[in-house]
Amino acid sequence: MAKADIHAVAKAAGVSISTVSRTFTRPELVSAKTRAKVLEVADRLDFNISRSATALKSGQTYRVALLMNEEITSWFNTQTFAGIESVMHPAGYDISLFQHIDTPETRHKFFTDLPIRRNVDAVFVASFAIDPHEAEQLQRIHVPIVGINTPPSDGLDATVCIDDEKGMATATQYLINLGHRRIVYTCSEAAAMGASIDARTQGFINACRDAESKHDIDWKVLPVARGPEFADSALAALLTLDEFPDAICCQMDMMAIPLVLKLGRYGHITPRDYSIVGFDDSPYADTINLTTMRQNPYDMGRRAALKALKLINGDALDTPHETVEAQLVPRGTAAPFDQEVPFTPAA
Amino acid sequence: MAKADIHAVAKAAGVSISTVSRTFTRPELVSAKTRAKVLEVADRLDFNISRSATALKSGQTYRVALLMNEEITSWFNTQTFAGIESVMHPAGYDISLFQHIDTPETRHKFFTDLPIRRNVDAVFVASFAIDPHEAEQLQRIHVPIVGINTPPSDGLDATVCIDDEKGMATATQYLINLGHRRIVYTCSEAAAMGASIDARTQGFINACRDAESKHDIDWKVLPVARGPEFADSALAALLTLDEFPDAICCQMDMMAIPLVLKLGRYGHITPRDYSIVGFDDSPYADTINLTTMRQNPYDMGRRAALKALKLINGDALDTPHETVEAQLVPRGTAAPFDQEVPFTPAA
DNA sequence: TTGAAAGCGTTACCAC
DNA sequence: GTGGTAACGCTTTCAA
Repeated sequence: MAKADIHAVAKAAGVSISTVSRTFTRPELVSAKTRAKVLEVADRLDFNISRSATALKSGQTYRVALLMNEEITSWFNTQTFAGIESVMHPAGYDISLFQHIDTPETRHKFFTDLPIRRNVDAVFVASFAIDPHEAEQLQRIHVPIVGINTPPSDGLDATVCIDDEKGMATATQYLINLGHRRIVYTCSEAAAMGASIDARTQGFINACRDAESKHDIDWKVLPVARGPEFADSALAALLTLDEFPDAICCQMDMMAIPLVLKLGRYGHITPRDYSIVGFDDSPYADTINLTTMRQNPYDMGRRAALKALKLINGDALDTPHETVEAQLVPRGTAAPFDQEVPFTPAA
Repeated sequence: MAKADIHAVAKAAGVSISTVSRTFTRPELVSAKTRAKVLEVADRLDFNISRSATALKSGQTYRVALLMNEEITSWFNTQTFAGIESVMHPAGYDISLFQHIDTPETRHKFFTDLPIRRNVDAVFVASFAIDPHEAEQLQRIHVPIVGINTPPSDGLDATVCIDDEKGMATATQYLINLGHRRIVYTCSEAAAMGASIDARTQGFINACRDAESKHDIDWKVLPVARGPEFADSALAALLTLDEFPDAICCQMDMMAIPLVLKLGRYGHITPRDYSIVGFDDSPYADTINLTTMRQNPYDMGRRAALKALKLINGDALDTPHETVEAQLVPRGTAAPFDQEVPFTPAA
């Protein structure tokens, strides 16, 4: 049985192709009887409207691009993807994924060489900076660009961002309020392209500087090389400090969780010996009872997608740029700290 | 600047649309000089070949469907997706994702109602059984179906499956060889649709039965309700047994990891007090030093995608059905067990 | 309520 | 090496 096209269905149902088309796209314009007949025939012939033809005719592609740094397999990227998908799929759009757009070269390649221009209805950019000139290329051909956790940057039609800087400042403030004074911030070295996550470092620094007017804070930023071993690198860096800190601020849970688990093997037990807070509230954070800053990339993906849909539809946005805040989730790895009373020899 | 189509480019470059088309699809047929001219104009006009038109003309859709049970956010599904993507994206295909195809209803909806028939070039089915009749619907219109970790079932053009049953039997055998005799298998209740993962239970049972001829094995299957709380349910079930087991076999790492972490809080320390093995080698398994069975869904996705590409291309497969085996990864949570010597009062 | 026909932007065959 | 032209399968005005 060869594939049936709209003509075959029309013929078999004794109607014109116009009627077949309407039966699927605007059924209310077709009489109930005709509609039933057409549907019955279509079902029998395994017929369905061709999306390619519809797309060509309509000028839309029913496809959006999602650009991300690194792999989709990271927690943040997966959640973001799933959030976008949850809105775009029901709306009839597929997501064309472009991973590892994390160097100026790959990014440039995307914006110029790849057959994207005119071939997606919108572009999502997750977690990295974009060049205003590149944004302009898309705008010239009326392709909306929406950013998710993008650094402040020109040329995006809409953005949904978490306030990384403020979030990390909150986490740091929390540790200071608990009485911690010797605090280390562990993080991966900053990415080449201004990933939004690097703003967290500044949040930590700000909070420490602010507190210095009131307390004697001993703080330190401990960057380690990016890569699969970053948690072990941080572990090593911590264990080779002159003095082990009484609190650790982690750039992300994926750093904090291994640290909690492995520091225990070296005799550093949280919250008994030190406090630690993460950032993300990603898988297993609750299992190990990690105090952390929660963000919800799934929801950010949803919001971004809703904006994209409006933009595709030509509607204006009431709030093109949204900022959401990370929430402190107090759990068991951060506890009040009794400041050591320096030993005073008998007077 | 209005969107330029192929005619605009042809005109501006002083050539015919045929030449413009060839410049992009078969550049070797166009003289270097003409080609350069066309490309220059195309770039200036932001022109690119329309995928929709190409798709319509070619009869292909450059789109494949991926059906999965549950959410893409699970480790297995994300890895599978990423593996398929790593092959299909460079080949010019987008993935249209259908999640939660895990009840007969949603599955039926997919195969009949949704505008899929004739709108994808191939279908991937991950981790659940499919009805031969439904498979036949696709085959009738020449859409290849490729299964990943699908239970043995008719009608799939190709499959890449892990041997779940054998894998879990291996894990169980390992525990028995270590000297464990009181073994519990923790798992989620079987899915309605015959998820491939349920075969693992049988592997456990087989290994125990086999060993009974040689040893006095006290084994038990402990199913708990599916859902987000399944790990805690398993924990509760374990803690309320008459006697705590000396070994635990887990259906998956996502069950094993919380168990290792939380059982410790109740005084059951591995490997001191009991052994435990997981299945998957998913994130943090290495961090907590979990002995587990490794599978590689990313690679299975890749293999499945390679097969799909061949099938789309009309080529026959040398090995349509592949089975891979899970590898035992011995780490720190399973250790030799000294069988308790029953206490004998002084004679 | 239905049908006829134009056209969406390509590709590929056939001339030249 | 290049150009003209007929499809590909649909949507949508316009008429009936």
